[in-house]
Parts: sequence; C-alpha cells; structure tokens
Amino acid sequence: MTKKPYYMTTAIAYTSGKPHIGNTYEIVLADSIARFKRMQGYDVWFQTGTDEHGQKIQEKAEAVGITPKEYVDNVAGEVKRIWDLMNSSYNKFMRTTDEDHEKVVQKIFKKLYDQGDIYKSAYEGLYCTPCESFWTESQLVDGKCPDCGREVKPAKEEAYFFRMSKYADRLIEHINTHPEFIQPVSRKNEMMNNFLLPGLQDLCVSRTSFRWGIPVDFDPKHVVYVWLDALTNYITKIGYDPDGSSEMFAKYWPADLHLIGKDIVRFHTIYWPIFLMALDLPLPKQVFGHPWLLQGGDKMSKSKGNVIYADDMADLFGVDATRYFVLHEMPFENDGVITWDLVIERFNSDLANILGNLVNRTVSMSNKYFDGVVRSTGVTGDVDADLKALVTGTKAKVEEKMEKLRVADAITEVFALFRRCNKYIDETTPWVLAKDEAQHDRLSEVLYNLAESLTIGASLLHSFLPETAEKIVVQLSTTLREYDQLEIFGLYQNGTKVTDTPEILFARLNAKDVMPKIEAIQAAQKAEYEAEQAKLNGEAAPAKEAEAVIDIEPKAEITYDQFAAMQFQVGEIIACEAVKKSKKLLCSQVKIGSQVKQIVSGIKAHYTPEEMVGKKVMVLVNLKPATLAGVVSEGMLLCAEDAEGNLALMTPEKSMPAGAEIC
RNA sequence: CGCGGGGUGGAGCAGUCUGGAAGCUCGUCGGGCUCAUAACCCGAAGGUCGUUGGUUCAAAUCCAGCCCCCGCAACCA
Repeated sequence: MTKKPYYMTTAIAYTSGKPHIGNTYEIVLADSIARFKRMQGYDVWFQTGTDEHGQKIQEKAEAVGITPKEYVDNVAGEVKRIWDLMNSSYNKFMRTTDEDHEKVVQKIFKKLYDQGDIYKSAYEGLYCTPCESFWTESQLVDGKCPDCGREVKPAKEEAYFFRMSKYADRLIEHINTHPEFIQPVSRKNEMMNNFLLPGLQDLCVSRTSFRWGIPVDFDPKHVVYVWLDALTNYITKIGYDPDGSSEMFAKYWPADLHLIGKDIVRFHTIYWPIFLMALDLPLPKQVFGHPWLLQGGDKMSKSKGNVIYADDMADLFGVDATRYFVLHEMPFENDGVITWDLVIERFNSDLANILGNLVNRTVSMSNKYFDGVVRSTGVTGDVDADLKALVTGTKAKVEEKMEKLRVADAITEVFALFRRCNKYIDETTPWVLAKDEAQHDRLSEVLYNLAESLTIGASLLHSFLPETAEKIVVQLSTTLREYDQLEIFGLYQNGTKVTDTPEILFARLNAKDVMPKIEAIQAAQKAEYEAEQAKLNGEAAPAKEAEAVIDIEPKAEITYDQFAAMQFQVGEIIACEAVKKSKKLLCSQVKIGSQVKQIVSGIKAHYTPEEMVGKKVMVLVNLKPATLAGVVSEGMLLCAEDAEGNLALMTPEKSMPAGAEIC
C-alpha cells in the first residue's frame, strides 16, 4: 500500500532581515505538524523558503553597497541557518530567486496574459514608497498612507493588472461550500465582509519602478509584482509547468495545508485561489492563519535591545526548550505572549521538574534497586490500571488535537501523561517497597510500568521535541515506538538494562543566573544597533554636518496679496483635551485677543494636553472652520515637522500677548 | 461613527460558535513524601467571568448600549 501524500507549506520568509522568535514560531509549528503526519504514515512534502524580490530589498542592498543578490544570499543563508538550528525537517527550502522558479513564473504570467486574465493598463494614484503601495484618495488617513502613516506622492505607472472580479463569484461559492478552507473560522468572515462581498478590485501584478524582480519576458520594462511571484512558489517548486507538469506535482497538488501568519490570510484565501482558478488548478485544502507571538509589555525593538532571537534562546535554553516554549505558549486563535520570565517558568516547571526529573528518578531507581535491569513480573496493583489507561489513551487525544491543528493542546496532553507518571510513583512509593523483600517483584513491576509509560510518552513527544524524545529512549536503552503501537501497553523489552549514567535532560534554571546573560545579550544587541546607525550616518558623511537640514518639495510662488490674506496671530492655549474617538487629535481652547477659538490639531503623539496649556503659539486664524472627528476646528496651530514627522509648535521668541499679529 | 483583536481568581490562558454546576498551568498557603534536578504527590484560599440593560426556567456564553486596553510601526508572521 502506498503512503498517502501530504503537502504542507509555510509562508516564505521575506528576506529583509534576520528572523526573530516570532518568525521562528511558524517554522517550528509547521515542523511539528510535518513530523506528526510522517509518524502517522503520510508521505509528507514540507516546503518552506524565502521571498527575495521587491523594492525594499533593492533599497536595502543599495544602502549597504552590495547587489540585491548578495544581500538576499546573505539573509536567506541566515534564515536557513536558523531553520536548521531549530531542527526543522523541511523537505525543500525554496528561494524565489531560484532559476527554475523564475522561469515558471514568467510562463505563468505569459499564459495568464494570453488568456486575457492579465491586461495592461496604468496605475494612477497616490504612492507610498516604503509600503510599495498605491492608495486612493478615500483610503488615506489624514492625507497619509493608511498602512504606515507616512506621506504619499501622486504617481502614475504603467502596469499589468489581474482581473480578480472575473473569479470572485466562484471563490465566494468555494468558501461557502468548504468551511474548512479558511482556519480559524473567525478569519473567514473577515475576508468575506471586507474584501469579497464589497467587490474585488483588480490586482496590480507588475511594476516598472524597480528592477529587483522577475522580468516580464515579453515586456522587459516590467517585473512581476510580489504576490504572483511569491505565492506561486507553492506550485513551481513541486513541478508545475504550464507546458506540462511533473509527476511530483500530480502527486502532491493540491496542497493539504498552507500555514501562514494571520496578516497574510487575505493573499492566501483570495488572490491565491483566484490565480489557481485562472490556471485551472484545484485549490489548496486548507489555509491556516496562525496568531502572532508578541513580546510582553514592551514592544520588540532592536533599539531597546529586547528583540528575542531564536538562536539566542537556543543558546540559553537549548533548541528543544525553545521549541517547547513557542509551541506551548502559542494559543490557537489569539496572540501569545513571550517574556524571559515566562520562558524560565515554563522551562523549570514543565521541562525540568515534570519531565526531566521524572526520567531521572525512574532511571535512578532502576539502577538503585535492580542494577538497571527493568523486568515485568506480573505483580500488578490497584493503581496500575488507571495509569495504563491514561498512557494508552494519550495517543488518541494527541491525534484529535493535531487533527484540528491545536498543537499547544496536543503537547499538553503529552505532558498530562508525564504528570500521571509522577503521581504513579507517589501512589506506589517504590522506596517503601524497596525496604520489604516480599515486595521485590511488585517494585520491579512498578519500574517496568514507568519505563514503558516513558517510552510511549517519548514517542508522542517526538514530533514536538525530537532531541529530547530520543535522549529519553536512549536512557531507557530502547527506541521510539511506531505510531500504531502507541495504544499497546507492555512492549518494552523485558529485562532491558537502562543506562547507569543518567543525563540531566533539563537542568533547573535560576532566574538570577540567567538574567545577567540575557542582559548581556540585550546590551550587545543595542550596541550592534547603535553601531549600525552610526555606520549609516557615517556613510552619509557629507550630510552629517548638516543633520538639521531638511529639504521639502518646493511649492509654487505666491503673491504678497496671497500671503497677506492669511492672518497669523499669537494664541494662548487656555485649555486642552484629547479628542475622543481619535488617536491623533488634541482639542485646544486658544485665546486670541479677546476671543477664544477652538482648534483641533493632530499632535497628540507629541504633546500631552497638560503640557499644551499655557503655551503661546502661532495660529492661522482665518482658516475656514472644519470638523475633525466630529469636533469643530476654527483655525490651525502651526508646527515645524522634521523628516521623522516629529512636531514642534512655533512659539514667539520673546514674550508676546495673546492676539499679537504675526506679520 | 477608520479597521482588527482583547477585557475570566496574583500571572499566563481555556471555556463563548452549539446557553445548563467557573476550568487549566504557574504562583501563594497548609500537609505528605524522600527515589529524584530543594524536585514529586495531596489539600486549601483566591473570581460580582469589564460595565449597564435585555432575551430565557437558566447567560462567561445570545442581543443592545457603554467603558477600558492593544496592534494598524518595525527588526514583520
């Protein structure tokens, strides 16, 4: 009987920097699923990789003076190194700069163009360079990019578009008839309500504004834009070809699972299926948008030195402890929290106390009482049945959780087995039995039951903590159990001699010992960041002296009359409060001469209401009143703004009365 | 009325879709035990399930309103 194929992917990592613990979560999660599926007997193809094109990468490479290719080679190597460090068992690490991928992407583009799904037009709109996105007037927030809040510039670009609307109805139909397609289900409604039901916009699938991408072969001015390039990796690397696909493709497609972050669910459940429909290919069976792992309290920031990287964690705690943490702490639907305190707590309580200590005490007792030889004598006790029932029942529970991709819950089930073993030791009190010669055989049976339980437990643990599971069975002088034997109690070879030199699996950690190391890592990170910044500033040496200088777009010349039409006066802020329902706005009562005007300003990020009060500021008085966030504003407080968008109110250099004209 | 997520014992979370005795892990306190990594086992305290109102025999769970927190930045999954 041939094995059933199972094809799963992670998102491919964007090569803009070293992956941190959050990125690493996805690969470990995927790896656990892949290992579990293999144990269940599936023929698993597990693919991951890197997404290496785009304007941002081109710019980053230019900034450090190397070619984009050198840049991505570097980062891709780093990503792969971390994936390998985490012991991930991917079958293929693909890169979007791989030649075979690029070729097929070009063919796909041509095919879609030839059949009319892609057409040439022009993109006109407001462009945000850092986000590489066009926006319409109505999408802007306060006139700025809704994604990043930065300035947008009007731009026009010749571009190819994909006719999304053509397939929208088919996709809606598919989503409605395949409830398992988008997981967790809460994301499904989001997609339907926000994107599908209001009507799909055609998607821009090429760019002319940068070169670092796959060229459109019949129109070399264009490069293929990111999603058509990135998403297709799922098919190009297993042998899809518009001119005839490979056997491998026939075997594995459609994919069983795309594991992705919740932020890119939209691309995987709307654009990707539509591309596939256009190519006349079946859709993947399931897309799972996992939540994020967030740094507790403080935001993750390199400048603060509190970014948690997988390799740092692995240095401090070991690879399996790192895997355990991200898998266990990540809930199914909501974001998870990671702090060093939590890591240490989990490490001590679960890995050292419950698991490591259990293995250690079991092996120690076998050595102490029986010179390491574990033998079943058939002398059972009342409590044995309960132990055996739980141990042999664990497989089904783990399987059930894994079926639903509830990996954290699956691990909890495995640990419930280990907890039960600890309890069993207390119930049977081997040290008491050891004092009574008549209980010799009972004692032997108890230790046999423990060794057997641990073997089964280790086998179930293997998908999640591969190294640890192997270490356990080595200490017990046995091997991991086959999946379909995990419901059978008593397969541990009678008379096996366990190791006489038990190794501590996880040595308990003292926060006092660990924290200095963490502080050292964080300090190093901060120093590295500052060095980088210094280097960047240093390389822009000519500009360094003139750091305070800033150039802005020149505006058209105006006449004196136009200038004179604007009335500026000194205003004194006599009261100020935040505008409710707004993130950015403060509402000030400004005394100008004998009258008081209400003025709303977008400066909440830079001034608190308290510090506003009492300031004398420059006010544009005769501006037409406007309503911002439901509040009337009768003028404008003038500010200077630097390149980062920091604001400084203009105040008179000498004390001036409220109402004084500025001219 | 921008979008989205969330508010459950000291901490981190499950439970909410499909109403029916408030649960898990950690921590705290008390007890037990000594094979083991000061570990393990048992017990206890501790919650008006953000708030107000509604539906119901019954609401953490369904409905309506309100309050508060977080992200919409990046080093991005």
